[in-house]
Amino acid sequence: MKSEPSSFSIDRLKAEKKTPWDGVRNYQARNFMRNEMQIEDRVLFYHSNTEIPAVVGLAKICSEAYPDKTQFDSKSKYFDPKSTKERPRWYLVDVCFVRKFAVPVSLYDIKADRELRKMVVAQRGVRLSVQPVSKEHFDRIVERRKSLPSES
DNA sequence: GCCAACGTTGGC
DNA sequence: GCCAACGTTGGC
Repeated sequence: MKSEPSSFSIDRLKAEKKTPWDGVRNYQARNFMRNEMQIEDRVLFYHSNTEIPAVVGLAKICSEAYPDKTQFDSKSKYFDPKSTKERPRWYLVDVCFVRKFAVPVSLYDIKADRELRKMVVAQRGVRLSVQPVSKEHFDRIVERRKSLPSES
């Protein structure tokens, strides 16, 4: 799951422990949250649009999907006048903090790795803010951190 | 800050 | 339902 640190960082998730992943206004990303995600699913937390784009830590899904309430709030920048409470358009899940990496796995690192470069996040032109990650890729990201001395 | 590559919107 | 125009994302 991608987030710009200027709008919501891993440090804020660490402090708040849990957050509704609101503001997603892309149908594909919504569908992943609404249709695919389950409680306890693990999440790679990624900082985008920053000096060094990178996976900066781990999180997990800690709610079922439910309507994003910002879509009903006319004062919110995520307000969607076409959405109704009877038929909400946007759904989200709650995301809970697990841990922050001592050293992030940068997009540069990912692209330099023969396997990791196949990840959706490394594909050209992909802007999707919620993406599927295979177990192999997930584990490989986590493994990379253990191999670094700074983690210990 | 640039701009390519997207997704969305809305006129027709 | 097409598609041009527009807005956004996000790496660089």
